[in-house]
Formats: sequence, C-alpha cells, structure tokens
Amino acid sequence: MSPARRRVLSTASALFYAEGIHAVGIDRIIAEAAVAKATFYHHFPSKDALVHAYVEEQARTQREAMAQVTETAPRERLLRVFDAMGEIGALPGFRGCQFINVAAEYPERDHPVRQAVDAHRRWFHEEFRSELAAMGDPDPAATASMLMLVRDGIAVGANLDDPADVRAIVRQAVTRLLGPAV
Amino acid sequence: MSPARRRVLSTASALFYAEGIHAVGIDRIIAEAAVAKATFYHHFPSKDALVHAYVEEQARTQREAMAQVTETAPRERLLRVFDAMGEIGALPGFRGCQFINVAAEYPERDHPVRQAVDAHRRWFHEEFRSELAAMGDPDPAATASMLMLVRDGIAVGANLDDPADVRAIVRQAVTRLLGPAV
DNA sequence: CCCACAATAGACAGGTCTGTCTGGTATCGT
DNA sequence: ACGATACCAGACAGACCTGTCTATTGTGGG
Repeated sequence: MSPARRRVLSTASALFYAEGIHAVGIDRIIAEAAVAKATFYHHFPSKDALVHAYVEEQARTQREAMAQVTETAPRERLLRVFDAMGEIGALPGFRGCQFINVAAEYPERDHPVRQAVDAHRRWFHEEFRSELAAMGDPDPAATASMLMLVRDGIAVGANLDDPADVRAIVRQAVTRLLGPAV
Repeated sequence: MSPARRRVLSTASALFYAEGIHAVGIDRIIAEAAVAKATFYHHFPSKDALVHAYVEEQARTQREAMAQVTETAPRERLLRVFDAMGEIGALPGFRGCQFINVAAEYPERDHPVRQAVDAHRRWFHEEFRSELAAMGDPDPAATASMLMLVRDGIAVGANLDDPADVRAIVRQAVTRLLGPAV
C-alpha cells in the first residue's frame, strides 16, 4: 500500500473513531494526513469508499487480535478474550465498538458499509460458537448469541459507564453464562 | 406544550432515531413538521437544544414504560422487562437504543446531551439494582451491571443481527445471570 | 531517455448546514 | 380595544460539505 494511502486511512480511522463519520470532513482528513485532495480521490473514489475501507481495516485488526489469543482450552480462551475486552475498554481514548458506532450512522441495512459490519459480526459469533462447540456446549449457537450480548454490552458500558466497573464484572458474567467449569 | 413545539419534537424524534442526528438537518425537520423556521428557533434556541429535548423525552418515555410493568415479584418483574425488550427489538423500525446511537454521535463526555444519556443509564442501573436487592441478591450492584450488559446487548443485537434470534435467547441469558429461582 | 504514474497545491462548483432577520397574520387574555 | 404571544413564509449570511478540475513536480521501470 502506498504511503499516501496508508496515511489517509490511518488518519481517517483515528478521526472517524474519535469523532464519528459525519462529523469528520474530507478536507480535515487530507489536511491532517498531509495529502493532496486529488491524491485522496485517486485512492478512494468517495468518502463512503473510505468509510468502507476503515471498517474492513478494523475488522482485519480485530481478527488478528483474536488470533493472538493462543490459549488452547476453549473455555479459558473465551475468558481470556473477554478479559481483553474489559482491558481495552478501560484504555484512554476508548469510544466503544467501531462497528456499533458506524452502524449508528448508517441506517440502511443493505449499504456496503453495513454489510461489512454484518460480516464482521457473523465472524465474531462463529468464533464464539466454535469454541463453545469444542467445549461441548449443548447449544453452542444460542450460547454464542448470549456471549454476543455480553460483548456488545462491554463495548457500550465501558464507553458510557465506568469502564473499571465493567471490567470488574465481565469474568463473572461470562462464567455465569457458561455455567460452572466441568 | 404548544402544538407547533410538539410537532417539531415528534418529527425530530422520528427522524433522529431513524436516520441519525447529523444526517437530519433543521430544514428537513421544519418542513416535515410544517413549522416556520422562526417558530422552530423560538422553541429551541439551537439544534443541540432540540437533540437534548429529544433525549429527555425518550428517557421519560422509557421510565413510563418501565412503570407499566406491574409485576410485584422482583425476579418476575425483571424477566418481564427483558421479555419486553426482546419484543421491542423485533418490531419493524427498530434501530437500536436511542441513547447508544446518540452517544455515538456525541463524543464529548461532558456535553449536556451526553449527561442526559448518563443520567438515564444511571436510572436504568438503579432500577435493576433495587429489584435485585429486593430479591436478596448478594451483590445487587454488580448483578445490575451484568444486566446492563445484556440490556445493551439486546439493543445492539436486535438492531444489527437477527432480532428473532436475540428475542429467543434473552430469557435464558437473564436466567443464567440471576441464577436458578429460589 | 522518457513515459507513465503518483503525488503536490489549490481553485472551483453546487449543494447543504445552522442560525438570523424581515415582515406579516392570528389568537387570546385583560 | 390592545398588547403580547405564537405562528407563518421565506430571504439571507457565512460556513462547511463532497467531488472535479487544472496545472505542475518528482520518480522509477522499460
């Protein structure tokens, strides 16, 4: 990827996450990325295309982060993943889940940006489901949906409420949902 | 409340919820509310003031809805509340939690709009906490925070995933968090 | 060497945004 | 009857938005 394109994408990602999509204009992005306007439109045909690239990049980043959790026992791996979420939510600059926030500004379900969000959420659910299946959960798809509730709750709560409080209860919530360790 | 003001507020509420705050301009609101611009600015000194009124009205509506759940046994009352959330999430036009969506477009924590969101969330948490205390929960504040996770998860999941799926698992998730009925 | 390409700066068009202002009409309480 | 208040229509200012365009400058591969 060309340096200019990378600069645009990383600048836009930071601004979109921190301030929202509609609140950040192209002029601001190209100024902070130190890129000419023509260069921007050379790499991204429209702002929507940039937003789409932003969402795809975030999805890739999260998949890589998930792959870093190398715990082999599925139950422990799930707990580690949720612990990590609690920690990330307590970091300065945390402003909730990128995908939830983007979806709040893209109401149309069939918009490409929303479809990228959907795909990421399906991946997340499947990640949970397969671990639960490996644990021998009697209904891994349903339990995975419950873990999705908690996942989204962490992202929202750590943003809008006290992140330390959220972090402190995550493990207990997940443990109660999964049932006692066998 | 004057008819013009009520018309503006209800029109704005529908548009803000369906399409987002930044995506809806004043001109559109006054056109659909059939109100003169001067009338609008007579009732609301700025768009932010209108957004604030929108959030306050949503908070009032939710408090009233909560008061309608008249179950006396606290555990049953909580389950009824969560059932209702699942049902609302499956209604056509559901687009997630108003407060979460608004917060996604208002990054500044000390903004009056965000403070209104915070106040509503504190009320929600307290509503859970007091029921849990009445149930004899050993740590009602912590369990209330877990229910908040589920509450937010329902709002997000019913919007971004399959609402029927979310609705089907809510009761089970809450039951697992609360523990078996005594 | 030279051509294709990536990059630069910045003007420009056409639209939308919030908010102000002018000017006129109607209703209502005193 | 009259003054205050609410409401209407719509022009206007000034800023910002996305996207296009011109014109020019490096730079690396064939």
